[in-house]
Amino acid sequence: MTWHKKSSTRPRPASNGMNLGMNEVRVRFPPSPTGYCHVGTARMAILNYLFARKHKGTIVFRSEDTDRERSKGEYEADIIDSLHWIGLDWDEFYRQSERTEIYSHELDRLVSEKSAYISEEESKKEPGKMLHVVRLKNPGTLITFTDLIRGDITFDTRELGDFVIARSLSEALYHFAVVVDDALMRITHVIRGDDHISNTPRQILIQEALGVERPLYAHYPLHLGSDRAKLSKRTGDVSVRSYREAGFLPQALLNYVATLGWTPPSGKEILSLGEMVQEFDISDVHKSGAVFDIEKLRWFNRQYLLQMPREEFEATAQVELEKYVAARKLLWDPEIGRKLAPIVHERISVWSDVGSLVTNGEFDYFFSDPTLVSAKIPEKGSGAGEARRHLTTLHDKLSAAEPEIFSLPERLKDAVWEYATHEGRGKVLWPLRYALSGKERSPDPFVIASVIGRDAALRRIDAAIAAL
RNA sequence: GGCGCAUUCGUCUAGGGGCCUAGGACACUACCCUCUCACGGUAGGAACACGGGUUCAAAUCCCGUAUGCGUCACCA
Repeated sequence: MTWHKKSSTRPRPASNGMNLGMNEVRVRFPPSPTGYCHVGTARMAILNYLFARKHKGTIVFRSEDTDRERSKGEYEADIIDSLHWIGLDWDEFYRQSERTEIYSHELDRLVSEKSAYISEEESKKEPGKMLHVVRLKNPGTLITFTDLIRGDITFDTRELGDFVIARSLSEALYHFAVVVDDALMRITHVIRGDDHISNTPRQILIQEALGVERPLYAHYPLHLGSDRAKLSKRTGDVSVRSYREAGFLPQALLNYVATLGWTPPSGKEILSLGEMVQEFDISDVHKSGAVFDIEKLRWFNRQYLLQMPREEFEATAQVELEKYVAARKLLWDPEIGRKLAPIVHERISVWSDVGSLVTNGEFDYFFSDPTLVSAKIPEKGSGAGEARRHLTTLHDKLSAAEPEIFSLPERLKDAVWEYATHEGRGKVLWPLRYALSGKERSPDPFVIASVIGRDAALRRIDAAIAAL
């Protein structure tokens, strides 16, 4: 085992799977399908994934659907799909609803061994209805477990009393099902959010009653909403699918969520899944919760967008542009759309930004001639006469030049740059750019002209001259 | 309230007794590039929760206080 830092004072709990000797590392993804896959679910899966793959271990996906009323197949499918989308996979799959006989069998055993008992009580949910719940006989001991992230944690289990482990002999509750499954599936490391810390002594008590081995625990802090409270539907516990629909890249979401609360030893920010696996050490996971910052996610996403192969970017940009341009009732032109890719490239962080851009009318002039306000044609501090003179000259120069110069912004620039520099670039270029775009802010006129082509460019310059 | 966990720039963090005048990233601001916008480049503001110890020396070790969060189900 190698520490990448050394210290004699700070306790560094064993974090390396090798400590288990010959034992294979086995971890689990235990989502309960009571809602769509949210960022917290993804984080749970990522941390378990990194640890397992780092130690060449096995990952068990276990759908914890013991709550029949709240669990839905649709949610389970979404969780599986979302996790695959960000690049994760697993080796074994189980569904707790298909394992009820196993739990019943173990429940029977505990009752016959007298470490649990059946208690007839009135239902809390349905007053008047009598239930035969199963309660664990709590020996009331002090329990200390070692957490791979936070060190030793001690609880006095007397506070727990004889807690309920099953609603009836045939309906095991969460804690019981989890402990039975973890044992049967030979889970070696339980890596989960720290909202489970206080559940741990309860589960250890069940393990001891069952006579099974205790896995190693690692409780990482939950990430927080901007109010620093645990994420809920209210405070932005956003589903992975909503990020996907907003046009975030899976690698970006994966990278951001993984490094939210974990810093790799190299200090690198942009890492692939493979690099993260290599660098991962569970004890480097932070002990305090981090606030999820959408702005930083956007930055990560932009980095991945920038890395994307040109053809791939262009193809997706096409689809996005067409979608919004059509919605704006503008005439879609694939040729123009293709030329727009570089402009889109330097202006967006997320695909949905294309939507904002187009919807705000930022790109209208690429698809239809702008409506000009004559007072805005001349540069500020310059007059209509001067603007007309420059536009006329530019029109002459551009129409006289070879038509091919319209295929490249640089060539258009070459054609008029000397003139513009001599006359004052603002005085010449502002009217040109405004004539082409009808906007006070836009890409430079050479880029616009090369996108819309010779005919449209000359036509718009004429229109501006006429409007003056 | 009991129990548990945590606390470094607005946010994510580096830090493991002298290397800290506390480093980086996001965001922000200014400047440069530039007709405008965007991109890019450079610079800047911005933090060790508080109080006691220990030590020649504390962001770092100890104790206390405060604050925040979690959890106390016949949910998971």
